[in-house]
Amino acid sequence: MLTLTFPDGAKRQFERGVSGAEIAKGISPSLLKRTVAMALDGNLADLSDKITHDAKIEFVARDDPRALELIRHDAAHVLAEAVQELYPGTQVTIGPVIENGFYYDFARNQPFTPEDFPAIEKKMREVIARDKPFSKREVSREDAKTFFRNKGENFKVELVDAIPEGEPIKFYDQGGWIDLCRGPHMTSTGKVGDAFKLMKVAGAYWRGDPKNPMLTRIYGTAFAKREDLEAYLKQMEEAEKRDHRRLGREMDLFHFQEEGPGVVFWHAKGWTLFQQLIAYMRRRLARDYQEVNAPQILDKSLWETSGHWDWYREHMFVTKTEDDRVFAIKPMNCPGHIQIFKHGLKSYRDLPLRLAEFGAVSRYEPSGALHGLLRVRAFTQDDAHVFCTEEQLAAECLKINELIVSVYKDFGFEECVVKLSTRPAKRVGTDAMWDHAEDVMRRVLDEIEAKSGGRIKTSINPGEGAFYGPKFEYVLRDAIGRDWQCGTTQVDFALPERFGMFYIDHDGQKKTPVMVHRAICGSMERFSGILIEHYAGHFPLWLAPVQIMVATITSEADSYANEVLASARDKGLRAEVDLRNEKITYKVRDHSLVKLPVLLVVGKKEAAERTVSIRRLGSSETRTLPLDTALAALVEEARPPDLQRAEVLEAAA
RNA sequence: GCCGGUUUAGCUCAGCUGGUAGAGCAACCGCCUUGUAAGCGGUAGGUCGGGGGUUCGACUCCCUCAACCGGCACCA
Repeated sequence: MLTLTFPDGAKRQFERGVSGAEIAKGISPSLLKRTVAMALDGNLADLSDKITHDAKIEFVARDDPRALELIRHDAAHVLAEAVQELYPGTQVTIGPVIENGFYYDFARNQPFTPEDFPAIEKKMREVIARDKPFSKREVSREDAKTFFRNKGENFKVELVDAIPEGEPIKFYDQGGWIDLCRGPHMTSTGKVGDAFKLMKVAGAYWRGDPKNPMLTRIYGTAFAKREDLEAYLKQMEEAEKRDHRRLGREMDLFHFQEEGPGVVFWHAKGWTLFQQLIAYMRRRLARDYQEVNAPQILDKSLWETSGHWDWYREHMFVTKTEDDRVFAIKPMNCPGHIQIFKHGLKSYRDLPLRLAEFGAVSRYEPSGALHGLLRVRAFTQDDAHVFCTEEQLAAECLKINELIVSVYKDFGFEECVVKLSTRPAKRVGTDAMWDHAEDVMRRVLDEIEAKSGGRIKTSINPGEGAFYGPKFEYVLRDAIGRDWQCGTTQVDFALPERFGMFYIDHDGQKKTPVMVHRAICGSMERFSGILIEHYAGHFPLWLAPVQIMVATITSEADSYANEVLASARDKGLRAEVDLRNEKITYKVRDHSLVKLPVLLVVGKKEAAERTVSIRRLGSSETRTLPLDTALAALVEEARPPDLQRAEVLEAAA
């Protein structure tokens, strides 16, 4: 006998080996009918599973949020069956649930195209209408392999081989179509419902390895209800509207062109945004960092010393001069900063030495990786290197952390995750060094989380560290919930050694400093792109390339409009004037479309009264204020967040 | 880099099975002096991504290169 605890707390005894379906049926046929799976101690399981030990049992209905992954997983199986029915000879491989949907990878000589979708979706509906039960059986490794081998499913044979010894090998049968799967599944294919859609096709390497064959992947999504699917598709459209590449063009911020793949042509407006970012970062660094600038092009020998020549060369732009010297355009700033450190003798009194640079680096990224501002081949890092002693390391990491988190907050990124990546298999340095560094960083990580008041979550990525040292990665979450890894703090054991760096310690001995690489925004280009999408182009005033547009209603107000313009500019505001011979409705629409934050509308009345009619982006409200009052408020609002803080402090002092 | 798709006017996009291109918006020129998301009329604008081939003839078919898009892989 075994005891099961129901969600209402009731405990009941059952024969060992009773199935979830039997229990549900015993309670009521309607419960059985609406139940698609069960959860034992919170873990989803097939309803037909035999229960062998005491547990908390819940019956999961189709509209239970936990059923969503089952719906998607079942949809993947249905997709596979449909594809094999339509395209005999297609091999099936894997079909997992992913965020927002599922996919299935197929091996087929001719890849699928979206044009195949209607036929496949139709067939899927047929499979779903058949409503065949999912039934599971355990098979032996040999039987499983024979089964798939006979069907010509070579990839499945490989998958069976990959299942660790001792783990059960399970077949799920859905009306004669059988797939290898660890489950669980719902009770029948009919439970998938009709709120599904195939989304896109893609190539994907078998097991993610470029040496393996390329499979053809079909992505799809599925929801419990049609409304959910529609809401999801709507949300996709919304995300598309904030695509920084689209906004970049619409708002005249930047462009790319064929002759410069992966390099940005910043237009005046985009460059203004970029410069505001840099200026902000400079102010944030002023207290603790020395800003430097290392050369763009350096002799090959330096890159040999740093090790880049061995492990990074394929990503470097290399150039040979007339006299046969080989130079590389810097892909990173560290070797340059090390030269600056090494120039002249350093004492322990100089440490920690923090060298910052808005360094333009160039990396030959694979063509397929390029993506607007988010992945480019030449970009500006808000880079810095901290040279310190072993004892200073923890404090430096914490100091960097504070800066990073506070910067993110100024851009409205409230949530942030810090991940500690620990030693990878391939690495330099002794185990003792790693033990020590990881130990320090773990303590720092704990402290970060403890001090954040719940704002910062932390986690550990085992084995994901750089080969030269462990690192923190800062992941921020944008306005529509997407995560972006931007900041990083990396401890480096390798470079100080390789370059023979040292400082003179108290005792007059030479010591090797600890080196920390850190970036906050990471790539300023990429960060700009993230900001564009985060704000959907609707920048806060301090970042907006053009803050104010003075727009006239009639040409009779032209000279007053010019006065308004001059006055705004005198006060340091970025303002333009629109004297075009157009209706005010036209001008309003025009400037709204390019996300201009503040419209100051002036007509005969305003000119006579020396006022402005203010209309803000995103609202159709208008307010008429005296010119000076309006400008004073805008000046205040346009002050960057760090300067606003400084003013508050000053006022308090 | 790999798989698939795309590339036509500044932008968004038409152009059936081969007979040398069209719309809307923008631009420019007029008219209108305008009250908070598109006033009216006119004009101009394209080596149809580059190169090669097939053909009497190519935006259309084939090859090739490039860029871009979606994934994969990569992302110190």
